Amino acid sequence: MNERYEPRAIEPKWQARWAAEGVFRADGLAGAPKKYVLEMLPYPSGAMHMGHVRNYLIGDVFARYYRMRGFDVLHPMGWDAFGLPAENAAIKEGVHPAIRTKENIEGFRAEMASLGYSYDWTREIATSDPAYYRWNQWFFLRLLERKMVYRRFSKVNWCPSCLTVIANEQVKDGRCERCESVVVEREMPEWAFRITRNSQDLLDGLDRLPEWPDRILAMQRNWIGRSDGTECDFVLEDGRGAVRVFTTRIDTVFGCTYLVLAPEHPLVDGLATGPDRAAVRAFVEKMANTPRGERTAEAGTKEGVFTGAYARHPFTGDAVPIWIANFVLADYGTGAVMAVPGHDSRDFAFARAYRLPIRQVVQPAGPGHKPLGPTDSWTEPFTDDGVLLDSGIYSGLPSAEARHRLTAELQRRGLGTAKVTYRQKDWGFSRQRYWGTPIPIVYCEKCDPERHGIPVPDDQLPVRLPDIDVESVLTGKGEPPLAKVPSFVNTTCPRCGGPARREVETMDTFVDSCWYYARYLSPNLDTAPFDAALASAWLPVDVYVGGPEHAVMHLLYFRFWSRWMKILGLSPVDEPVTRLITQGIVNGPDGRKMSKRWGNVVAPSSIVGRYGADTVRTYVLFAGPPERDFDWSDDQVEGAHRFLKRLWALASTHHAAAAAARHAGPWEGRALEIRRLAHKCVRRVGESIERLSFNTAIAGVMECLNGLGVVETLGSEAEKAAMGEAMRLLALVLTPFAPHLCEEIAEAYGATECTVTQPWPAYEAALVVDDVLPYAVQVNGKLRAEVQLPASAGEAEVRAAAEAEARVQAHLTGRFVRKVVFVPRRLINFVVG
RNA sequence: GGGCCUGUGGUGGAACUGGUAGACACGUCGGCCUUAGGAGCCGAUGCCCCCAAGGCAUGAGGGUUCGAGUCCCUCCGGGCCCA
Repeated sequence: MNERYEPRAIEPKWQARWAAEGVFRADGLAGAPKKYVLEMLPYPSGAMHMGHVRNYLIGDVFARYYRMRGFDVLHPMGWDAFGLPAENAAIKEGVHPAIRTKENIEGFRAEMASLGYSYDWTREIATSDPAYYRWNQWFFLRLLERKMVYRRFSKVNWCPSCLTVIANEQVKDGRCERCESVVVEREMPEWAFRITRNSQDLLDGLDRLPEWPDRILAMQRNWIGRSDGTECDFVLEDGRGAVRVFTTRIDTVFGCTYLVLAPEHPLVDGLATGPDRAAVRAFVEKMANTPRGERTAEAGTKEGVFTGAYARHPFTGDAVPIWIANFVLADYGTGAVMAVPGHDSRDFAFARAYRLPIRQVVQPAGPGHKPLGPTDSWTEPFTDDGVLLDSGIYSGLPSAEARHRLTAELQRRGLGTAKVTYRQKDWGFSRQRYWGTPIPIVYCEKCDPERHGIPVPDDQLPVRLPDIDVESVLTGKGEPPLAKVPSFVNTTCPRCGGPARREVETMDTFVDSCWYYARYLSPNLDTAPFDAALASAWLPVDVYVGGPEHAVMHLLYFRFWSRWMKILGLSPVDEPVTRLITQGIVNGPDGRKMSKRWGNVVAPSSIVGRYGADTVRTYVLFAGPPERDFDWSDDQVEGAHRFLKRLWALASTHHAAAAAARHAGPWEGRALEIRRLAHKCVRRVGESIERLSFNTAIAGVMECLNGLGVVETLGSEAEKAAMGEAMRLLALVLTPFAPHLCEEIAEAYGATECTVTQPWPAYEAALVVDDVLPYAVQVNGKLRAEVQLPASAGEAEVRAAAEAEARVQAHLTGRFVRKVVFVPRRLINFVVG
């Protein structure tokens, strides 16, 4: 064995051998239980960053560990290859997105290989491949048939200079990221998935995901935003209809002193017929040009105008003035609210600003609450539940009961009903972009004069992206790029065969990532998106690793999609992932987010080049628990490298003596100690990996190494054999973390098979239990001494030994022992008076 | 404002179900080896105290307990999400 540890020599060697032997291929173990280990597929940009490295390492440790544990492991990788960055680069540099994407994928794949990830590359997919996106189109058509897709008008960010729709992410401080003009909202037609039809189901499903992080579950709950309330009609004074409001606080209805409609509410125009009409119109106009975020900000000013119209209060019969205001949104609830300034903070602020009356109809419940005094003196509303007052026959009822009774009464009179609403909106997924999946729809003047869109028949899929002249099509201005490609746009109608035009919008890339995990099961299948029989065998994904930034977009969309895959008979599961792990961020050494701007980016390739992949792997996993952020530290990288060098040095020092040594026992003295160290380490590493504590797993190996390092020369055959066994065990248990080094050591110590295909070692139970333990001796809970005693020692024995300690006696003499607490194997505590 | 998470040495972090706080690593200091060393090895390292004895220590304060980093209450700071 070489004296020097040379990662540059050994790492490529093993990477080549793994590839040649196909050791990471799934389906290799007949009859073995399965584990599907998956990491979120990357968007392939110019180079990998440390966040990627960490993400894939977490998955890789599981994949390698479970493989050794005897599972048939599926651990695939692919490319989220469509998307804006490639298209933006094309606009800027004139390189076709397909070319740039291909280059980037090759770069990524090479970097991944250099890190020694255990992927089954025979299943690699790229979402920009027509053989893949064809099935996006297929899913689209299936959902369209089931009325889960529709066309709607919706507000989008419009850049008046670039003449295009831009994504939320491209709006910086209300301005276009590219040209800095002020972005406006514009009504545009778009395609949307009716995901809200599954809102309740998506919410209920969260209860069946015990192995997801609580904060992700909470974020999804918030995002879906179920609220239980009441819809209630306020009949217009002129008798021409009613304003329907949604409220979760119908118990405060007697405190309603005005109504507020969203400026976009359809009734607005008909209501404002009087002298206020001009003011109302001006206000509506102004709001149309104000971004939504600005309008709803809690701290923002509440603005509104009176429409001049009134409605009848459903319980008191009073005339209630109808206002419109910025803080009410058309697409939430009914787009109208009953304002109760005494018990809602926005209504309170608005009432104060416009001198509208404030009425108290709920008082704090329970003893110890004083009356709140006249509302004129209030500085804030009372928004908690309480007991009703000044509410007719409902006075004196607690809020919760009043809500039931009031809702029932409304229902009886045909003026309202209990209603559940969700904050979640339908998912608008069409994009005015080139580099995405074409939406398989054509428009025919003859068959479809209303432009609903005619679906492209399945046998004409995929609708391929056309080849384009990059400079003339990807200008970043004007109509969607595909509209500028006549050969694409002009087609024939699938119904009448006459001339027709194709839909020129493409799909959001979140569609691609909704089902990719199932495509890995049968990546080349051309008769279905994936093989349903394989889905039954492999789904759900057992471990899914990715960033928490996807908590509500991707992770909600793909849960939606998996439900429909089940309905379509493709998959047996409605929840796609059993255990979700969200990894923390790798910050720069300065504690700031790694970014070119701060000049603190640490490139994985540079660290691999200097120290080797095993050092990067060991450091990144040792730096802290997977879920936590950490700051990059060059010193700690050195430390990880030193550890591997020391392990190498130990293996190399004893190689000649220990590699081939054999001994049948008995084991005693130093040989026994060596075996104890190694077997304890095996147990500790396994247990640590199971509970996602990779840093302590590595610490366990370090500790073992420190213990073994004390041994300089091996005397007896037993010692030699024990050391040989120890090296073989360490090489196995460290394999998930530093696989190349471990392969090399294992080979030098006689392994003919790769460590990854060897079974995880079992430890000998007798070697991991200590027969002598340190017992803590406390007096009144304070540590006073420590005694070494047999593990089996009883209270009397421990007590006798403890009392014999001088330091203990000093605290016991002259005092009365009131009680003795004895914890077997741990401590004894004298409670003295 | 509501929800969730979080606060441990000079630093990253250990402490799984309440039971010897600070594993492991970095850094620092001292030593050895070296022509040299930013290599390697050995030792020390929470704070107060000359040492020991002792005392104090897990953001602050209180509580439960023989015993609290861990459980409960109040407060303060940091993060994320929702308003």
